[in-house]
Amino acid sequence: MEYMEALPVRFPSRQHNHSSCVNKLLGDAEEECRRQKLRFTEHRRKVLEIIASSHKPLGAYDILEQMNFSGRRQAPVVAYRALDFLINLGLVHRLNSLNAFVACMAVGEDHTAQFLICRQCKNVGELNSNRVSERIEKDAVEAGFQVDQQLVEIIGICYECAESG
Amino acid sequence: MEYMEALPVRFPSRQHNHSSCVNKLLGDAEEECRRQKLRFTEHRRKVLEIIASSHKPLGAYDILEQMNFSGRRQAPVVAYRALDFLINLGLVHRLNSLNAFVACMAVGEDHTAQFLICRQCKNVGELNSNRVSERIEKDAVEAGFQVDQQLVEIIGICYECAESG
DNA sequence: CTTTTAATGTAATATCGTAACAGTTTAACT
DNA sequence: AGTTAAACTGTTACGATATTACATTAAAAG
Repeated sequence: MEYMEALPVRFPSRQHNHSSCVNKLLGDAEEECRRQKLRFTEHRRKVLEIIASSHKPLGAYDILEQMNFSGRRQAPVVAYRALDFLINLGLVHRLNSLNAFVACMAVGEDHTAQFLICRQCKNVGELNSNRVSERIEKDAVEAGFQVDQQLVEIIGICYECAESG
Repeated sequence: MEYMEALPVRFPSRQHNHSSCVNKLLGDAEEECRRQKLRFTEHRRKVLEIIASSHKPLGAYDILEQMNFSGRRQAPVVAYRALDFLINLGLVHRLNSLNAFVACMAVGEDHTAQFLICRQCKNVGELNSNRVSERIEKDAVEAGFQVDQQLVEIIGICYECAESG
């Protein structure tokens, strides 16, 4: 029966339209901030916008470069502060193997983020398989380990890259 | 039937004797280098020795500090070169969430390393569950993704820390 | 014993991330 | 509204992690 569950996998296709995800994400962010009485400031909005506009992971300094509104060069800490905020809110994920950041593709879905990183096109998707996270949880517990956080990054080739050779 | 398989988990206990793992690992390294006609140089031996003497992850600069034989301060690249070599040989693993390195606890066992990282005592073990790696492989393939490499790091509390509060 | 391949030494620099603290804005409460 | 407390911002400096480039030396292969 296990195989009947559908996987919630999300991987951006090539002809994918970014502007809709950007808008969706900004809307989610606003709503979530209103709910939790947090402030969705200009920096935070800008950083989220930048990240959401790319399905390729961006480094903190890449983001920083795109924050030069008003010609002013921002200090690194500005980007990191906004990133921390967005990560805590679950709107942005950090890819540890790349020191880079991506927008969450499953906001509000209560998931353990599991990343599919295509080493050819560099796009990143989310697998988010409960079967995987439960298997990890069970086996860790069986080994006497109490799990607080799982970190799963899968490196390989995405469907579209495999197709086109 | 699935549950009949034993997990190959390895987590260092507190009264664990390091010197035996160091020796085992150095022996494995020598043998593997002989087999593959690779050179097990002084730097490489020293770095492996340093890493194997700790079950807590060490940063590259921690390792570097311990390489001051002959009072001479080594350049970072020296440590990184040795680490690359040892990682390729499968004797050392890199923990991406910590930017740190640990000795492999399952040399020669053909495993996908899955790490158990205790956030209290900072010790690191290997879960290395085939059930987990197969689950990841299957679900990724089902999602149209071809897996080259898996990266699994599990953060939590180890058995001994949970016992002692 | 020479060729060529691999490893080392050394310096410089790139990339990633944080600490500290003063100043300002916002929200909350008389 | 005016005051206070909390959160956010600006700015500087620095710490931590990692790589490039290139000249030199050592080892293995012929």
